[in-house]
Amino acid sequence: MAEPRRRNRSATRQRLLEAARHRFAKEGYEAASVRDIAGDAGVDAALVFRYFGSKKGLFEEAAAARTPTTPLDGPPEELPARLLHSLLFEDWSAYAGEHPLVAMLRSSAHDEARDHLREELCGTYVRALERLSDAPDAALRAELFSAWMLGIGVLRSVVGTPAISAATPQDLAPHLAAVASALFDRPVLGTPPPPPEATDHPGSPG
Amino acid sequence: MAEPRRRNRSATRQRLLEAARHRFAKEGYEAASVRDIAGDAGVDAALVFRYFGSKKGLFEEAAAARTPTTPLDGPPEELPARLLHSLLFEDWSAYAGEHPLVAMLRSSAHDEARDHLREELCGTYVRALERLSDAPDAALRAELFSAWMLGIGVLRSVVGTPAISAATPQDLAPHLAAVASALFDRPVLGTPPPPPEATDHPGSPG
DNA sequence: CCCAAAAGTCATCGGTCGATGACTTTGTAC
DNA sequence: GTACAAAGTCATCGACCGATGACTTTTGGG
Repeated sequence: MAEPRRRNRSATRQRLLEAARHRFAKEGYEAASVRDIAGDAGVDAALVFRYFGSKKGLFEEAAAARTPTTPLDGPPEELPARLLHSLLFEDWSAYAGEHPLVAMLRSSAHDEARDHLREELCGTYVRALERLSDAPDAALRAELFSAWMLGIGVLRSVVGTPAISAATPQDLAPHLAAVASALFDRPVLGTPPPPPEATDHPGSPG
Repeated sequence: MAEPRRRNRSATRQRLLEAARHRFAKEGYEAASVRDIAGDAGVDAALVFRYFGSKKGLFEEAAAARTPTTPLDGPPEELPARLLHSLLFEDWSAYAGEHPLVAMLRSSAHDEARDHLREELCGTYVRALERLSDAPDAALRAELFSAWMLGIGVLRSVVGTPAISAATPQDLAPHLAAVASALFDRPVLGTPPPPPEATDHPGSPG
């Protein structure tokens, strides 16, 4: 009933946004052309301007798609492990294989991208992490840990340094615990959380 | 004798390289145009192709200019502080105000830039840092610390998060010592080294 | 069936890009 | 002082960019 429609405004919009996320993440804002993005989506480039007004508008809407913030929930002593695990080992194939924050660095000459990066980092990561410390410089500690996570993501998926690229969650866990405990001056777990992949039959009414 | 020459090939080459470092650092490889770079250097854009063959050749030669590696020398327990201090508080005005490694992330969609980043990070930073640990995963520890430094640089000069942007060397010192000591499993100093800015009249040898 | 609106395409504009080669200016050796 | 080579400029090319508006195709209601 709803399937024989081949012309579908919202579906085409979504395909354009998806293609834009890929291209912007892989090539950066300047190098990604509207024609290429529209080609990936299988439509004409003129539709980009009809739907998003300009290339900039397309970028903003593509970047505005929030990254899931589920790793924020859970016990505080697991939060650093949760965040790092999400950044490194979640499936970010929709963003050319990199976490959006890492991919966005390629467009960091673009003001919109910088603002988006800062808002996402400060509003989400730092805000959650700074609760781990009671020290007066809790915000600095939270930013320092965010910097570490972002740096690990960069070295892993952008620069491709050998040890971090090959590291498994188990390899990182002890160092994560040590660094986070030192930075927040309290015990922090390093084991990555496996909550989404629950067992098939928990046996209880969850 | 050698000064009344106003047309000077090597001097013009250097001016072009300097302008290129600025533009590539600030705008990224794609967004920086040969015409703008040549304009900054005060010459015609055609000289870029005469001297460097192509825009890519200009980028490679501009990026190949080594960043000074003096912070590598000194006692090992000071090495992390030395590196971080150099990355954050040295005068990088020749690279648009950012450490070359941080600025190069803007061009990270370019293969040459990625290779250069990896070589510089692994060949210089990781190689020096991994001597701080005797553990079998010393390389991973060194990469993790390099990731932290790079991330701090990114948050400070690219993203501009408030706490790290406002932090002084003294603010960072205790956290640097804590994190480095935890990561390398040995005491590491957090105080930044002030060797280059010696007092005006030391008055005593050594 | 017909038609209007929506969805998508096409041709094209002005501008800029990297790159090339002919041309002009400058310094210098004879 | 003149000729020659180096240093630098200028005009221009083809390609691609973002963007626009007229055009064509599809969809769905009467």
